[in-house]
Amino acid sequence: MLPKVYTPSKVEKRWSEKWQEEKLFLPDKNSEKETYTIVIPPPNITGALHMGHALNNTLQDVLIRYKRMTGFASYWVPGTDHGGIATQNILEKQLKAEGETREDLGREDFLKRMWQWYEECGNIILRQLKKLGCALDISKENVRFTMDEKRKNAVFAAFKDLWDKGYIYPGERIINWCPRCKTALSDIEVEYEEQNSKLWHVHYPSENGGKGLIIATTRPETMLADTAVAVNPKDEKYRSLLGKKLSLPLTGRKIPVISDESVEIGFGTGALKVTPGHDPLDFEIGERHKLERLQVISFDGLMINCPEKYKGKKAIEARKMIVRDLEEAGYLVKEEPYKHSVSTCYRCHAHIEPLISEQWFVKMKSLAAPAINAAESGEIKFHPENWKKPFLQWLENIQDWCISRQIWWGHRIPAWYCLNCCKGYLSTLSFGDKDSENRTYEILPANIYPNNRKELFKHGLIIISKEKPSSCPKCGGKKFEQDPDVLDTWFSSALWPFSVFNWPEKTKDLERFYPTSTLVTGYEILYLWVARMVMSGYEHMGKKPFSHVYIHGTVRDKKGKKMSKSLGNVIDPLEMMAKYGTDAMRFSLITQAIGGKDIPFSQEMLIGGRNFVNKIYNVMRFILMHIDENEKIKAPIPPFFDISDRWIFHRYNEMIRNFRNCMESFDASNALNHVYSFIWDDFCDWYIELAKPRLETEERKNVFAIIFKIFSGALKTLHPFMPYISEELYQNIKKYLVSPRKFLLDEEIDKFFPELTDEAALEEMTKVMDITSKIRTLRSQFSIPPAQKIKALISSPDARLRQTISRNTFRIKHLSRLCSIEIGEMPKPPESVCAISGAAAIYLPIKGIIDIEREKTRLLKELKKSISQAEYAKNKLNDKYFREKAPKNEVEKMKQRKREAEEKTAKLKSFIAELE
RNA sequence: GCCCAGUUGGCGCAGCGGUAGCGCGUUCCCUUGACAUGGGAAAGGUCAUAGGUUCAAAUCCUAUACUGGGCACCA
Repeated sequence: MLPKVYTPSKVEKRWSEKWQEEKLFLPDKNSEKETYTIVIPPPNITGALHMGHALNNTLQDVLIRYKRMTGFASYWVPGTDHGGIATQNILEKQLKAEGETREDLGREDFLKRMWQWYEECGNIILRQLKKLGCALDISKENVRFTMDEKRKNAVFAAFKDLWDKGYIYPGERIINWCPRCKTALSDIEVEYEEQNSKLWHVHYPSENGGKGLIIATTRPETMLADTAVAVNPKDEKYRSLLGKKLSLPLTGRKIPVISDESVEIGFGTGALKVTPGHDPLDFEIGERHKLERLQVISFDGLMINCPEKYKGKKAIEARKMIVRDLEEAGYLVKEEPYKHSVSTCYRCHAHIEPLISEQWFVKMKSLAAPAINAAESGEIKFHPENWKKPFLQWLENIQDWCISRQIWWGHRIPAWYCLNCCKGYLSTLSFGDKDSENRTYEILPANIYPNNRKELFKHGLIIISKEKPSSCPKCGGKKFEQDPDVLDTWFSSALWPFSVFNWPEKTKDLERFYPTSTLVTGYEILYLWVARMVMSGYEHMGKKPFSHVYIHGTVRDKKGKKMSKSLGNVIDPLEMMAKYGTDAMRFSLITQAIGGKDIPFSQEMLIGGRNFVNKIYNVMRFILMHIDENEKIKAPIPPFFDISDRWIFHRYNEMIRNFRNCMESFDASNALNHVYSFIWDDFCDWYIELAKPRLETEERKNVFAIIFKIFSGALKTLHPFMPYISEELYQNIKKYLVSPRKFLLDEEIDKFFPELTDEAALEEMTKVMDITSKIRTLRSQFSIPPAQKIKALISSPDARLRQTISRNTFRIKHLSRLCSIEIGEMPKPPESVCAISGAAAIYLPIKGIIDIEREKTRLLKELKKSISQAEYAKNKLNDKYFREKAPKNEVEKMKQRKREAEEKTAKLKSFIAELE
């Protein structure tokens, strides 16, 4: 005998192991079926599964299982991402705890450690996904990694391709520099935070001591690198100063007043200090006016090239000192509170420093064109669609992509420099590598400005090669140096939908599975990842990478805040799975993943899921409890004569239709709701209740046949959402099923069959259910204990209705716990309470215990409702516009409503009269 | 500044043209042999505000107000 309460952990372990052992999730190589493919958004190898992963992967699993069970050969491609900066940061933290830095270790040893980390921890997350029930084959041969050999090939091929086409180039410009991660970032890797700061107004006097002008700035520390002050040419206020020179406070350096259209008249003071070395807009102005670029903040975020007192100070400290010095020297005119957004690093949230440096870029404009077309034409569809517009807007305003990172963990840029050819362009500064025995000349690391890649590029001295070239094609030289930078981790991610199939090799899998079907992802990486996959898909494969983008929201805490360690509001999915069961967690995630909206998640929400699991488990227990182990069950054969049988098939069929429709329109949440209420409300609460007495009659065999048919069918629809409980129960009833498969996943979910639609059965059962509810309400209101069987009288002038009721006497009796029902056309007996169900009046004779006042109050309340309903319907029908313009069936409906409300009113009135 | 969502019972959300549903919570009754992680019942919402379209609006349109998000700007 099964225990009363289901314990998930054992069951989950058993099935997740079994599924893997049996290779259930690998695609059938010989299948003729249409493929359905999803490539996993590869989780970073940074550690443990979080709620976001749980949501993302649950949704993918739902789709994969659903498709597989509706006739597709589905394949979910697993893998992990090396996760550049994020992973390197973790290791650096570890080193720090050991009192070391990556520089201490040197590049080679540091990378060794990184790989060791990957070997040890790289697959933890996949094992956790296995626990989550994901239909992913996580065997070593099947799992991809963004830095394994095959993916390396893909990265090189893509790089080479873009290089040959002239899209990749080294360039020098202002980039986003994270002084903490010590690397450049692309524009979309920068986040913005609103911050209360100040706007300082500073007096810049003329060089001859004249009045000069006043500028406003939020970053006074950068004034040490000012090389001009710009005003709008149309600004009358400053016209006389144009071309004159100002004396920069604190240093006395002379800087010109220039005119530039980009300066907005009336913004701030209308005069803009120009700092080409530390501000993107100023950099552009500097370009236009050929201004000198000074750098006063280093790549470590410390002050350099400045008066001694500031040197080596952090920028933020230098700011305080400079403000104080300005004030003391009388240059500070005013200081006002100012709110502006500060850019921060998406990995560590340190302040981003805009700095000039030489980086590798990809020209994006022409790559974006096919992606724009794909979104516009609907070749790639978004679910929900409202992300299409932002997606397009981003692509339309696309900037060149900075792909070089000054970290060590990643795909090293496959650019080589022949030391002989490059002599003269290269400096001799070292960049901390220990693996440079034979090095004569070295490439400057990009974080030391300036360096010379752009010169080498101009002279055609950059060699693109996967391995170290054997000899220089120009001079035959043998000594080479590889570019020190690595590629943005998103560069390899962008190739994922085809690199997983070993592109550029022309594999069968690539042929068979590309383009993939659906990509499931959170909106936060729509540009960072999705847009780039679309672009690379068209560029390298000539085809879109996927047809649908299924976008979900972010899992937040119950107040809507982002989960973060610092806020202490993180909910650990593993803990939740252990506590409530995996199916319960999946249930609550899915039911809330609606229309791409964020999910306010809390533990309480898991209760509903857990209860549902328990409910299903128990109905199973009930079924098994009443069947003999050796009993043979045949397929149920229509036509069915019992109204509840006809009704449950009707409801089941409707559920199937709704379920399928929802799934096809990417509404997993609603699909699950339909399954949920079918199982709980229709099947358990009504059908099984009605089946109970029948199990002891000659109907027994038929009833079981139907129970197994319906229940196994429901388990199939449930399987994509809650794989464990459904599999477990399926295995338990397998022997009673007609043609069971080894695993539930191999079964086919039923189709919608129009011929099973049975409106008559629905109508009749609805009647039975309504009468039952009315009687239950009376019993509850008059505190008749459930154990007490009582008599009911049902009166109606409608002969057909009386017939219907009498056909269902035993059902109503059973459901309402009555000893007998008398049907006829009778007056309300004395000492009875009553209710109205449509055209029928229900009387429960109760001797001596009726509280007259209470009954009267109750009836008056009902009467009031009934009168207002009749009133409403009457008014509607009196409205000639309604009668003329509304569709006929609406008018009919209203007429019926009026009739029913009026009948009810009349009855209630008479009942009340009798009480007086 | 531009754009996009959201505003529905105590809480979280569905519904998106015919007078409101779900889950959790609350109150009452019930340990009847699948399930108290259960059953039955009840209370509780004029669907943000103001206009408009329509025979009919939570549902469509237009403003407004909050809330959240994306993009741009940020001297």
